[in-house]
Amino acid sequence: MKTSKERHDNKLDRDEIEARIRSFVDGFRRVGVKVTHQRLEIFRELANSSDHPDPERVFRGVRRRVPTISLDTVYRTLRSLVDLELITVLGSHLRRVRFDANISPHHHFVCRKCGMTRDFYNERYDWLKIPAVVEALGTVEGTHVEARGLCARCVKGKGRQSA
Amino acid sequence: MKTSKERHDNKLDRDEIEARIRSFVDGFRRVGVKVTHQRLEIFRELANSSDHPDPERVFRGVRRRVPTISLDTVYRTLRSLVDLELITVLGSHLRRVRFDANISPHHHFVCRKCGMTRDFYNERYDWLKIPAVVEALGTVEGTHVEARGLCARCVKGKGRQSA
DNA sequence: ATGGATGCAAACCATTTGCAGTGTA
DNA sequence: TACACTGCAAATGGTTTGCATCCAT
Repeated sequence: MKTSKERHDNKLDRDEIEARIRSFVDGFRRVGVKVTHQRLEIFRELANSSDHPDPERVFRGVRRRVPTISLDTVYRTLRSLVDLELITVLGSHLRRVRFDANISPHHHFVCRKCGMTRDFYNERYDWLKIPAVVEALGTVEGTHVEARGLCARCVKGKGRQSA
Repeated sequence: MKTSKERHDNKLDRDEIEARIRSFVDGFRRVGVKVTHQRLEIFRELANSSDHPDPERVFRGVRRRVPTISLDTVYRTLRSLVDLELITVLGSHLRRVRFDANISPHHHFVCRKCGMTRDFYNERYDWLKIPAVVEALGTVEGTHVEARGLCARCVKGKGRQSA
């Protein structure tokens, strides 16, 4: 595992990627899921990318090496990988869009299971200090903290999907 | 404007809501958009809710007072409200799902225009202190910081939608 | 060999759009 | 009155699913 400093430049070295691929094979074997050529290449594609591709992009990338791959397999594999917690989904991507009429700066507690979202306030979190490297990427206009966890209902096992 | 402390309990008082409705009417009038009965009720429904409803829920709520309202009008109005920056969309809700093969705790810089997302690291942000009130809502498993702004391409006006 | 994985095509479902009628400014 | 807004219904587009075939174990 690398330290924060070493990872800063977003460059992924071969060792790191090979380690990820090993944990992928282990993870799949452990739950008795077959390690197919397609799945391996889909995961490799993702492990190699430091940006955050959507299924279509993963599909196009993998197709260069596995021309017969189908988009559905990409979708299915990505979903399995999320279920196995080998990758994550970017942002709180719930089924439907949800809106926030609260314009003043605030932060969110989000339940990772049902999506329940509640506001909280802490002015010190509205403008957190961001590493200098990020300033090369663009202009930061503010920061938002997301506290992730499980809501009381879901802790009790009563929560439904995407509430 | 209330202080953080006063807002903590998520209860919205009448004054706050009326202030929001005034800014809604002003905002619409300012850009020469008509203030219709439907639009006012849609905004009122949202301003009254401290959770974060999806279009369907807003629709069902408004329908109790405006039985002839259509779901499309709700969608259209919500979009106008976002464009006028009178409300916001919850989470980075992009067109397609996007994945992250990086399992180690990290944070994101997100361009609010094109959706470009890059990782950054700061171990102090992995477990930020969360107000005690939140602990009543559920179990916090960690924190994630999102630095929001404009990427270099979009600052130059070269960015496309949802890249 | 055999049951899960794949590829294809059709289904799904949240969201968007075209159009004719309606109401605000 | 004029033109934007609304409601309806049909289109869109990302994602999911049913099914016959294929391949990792």
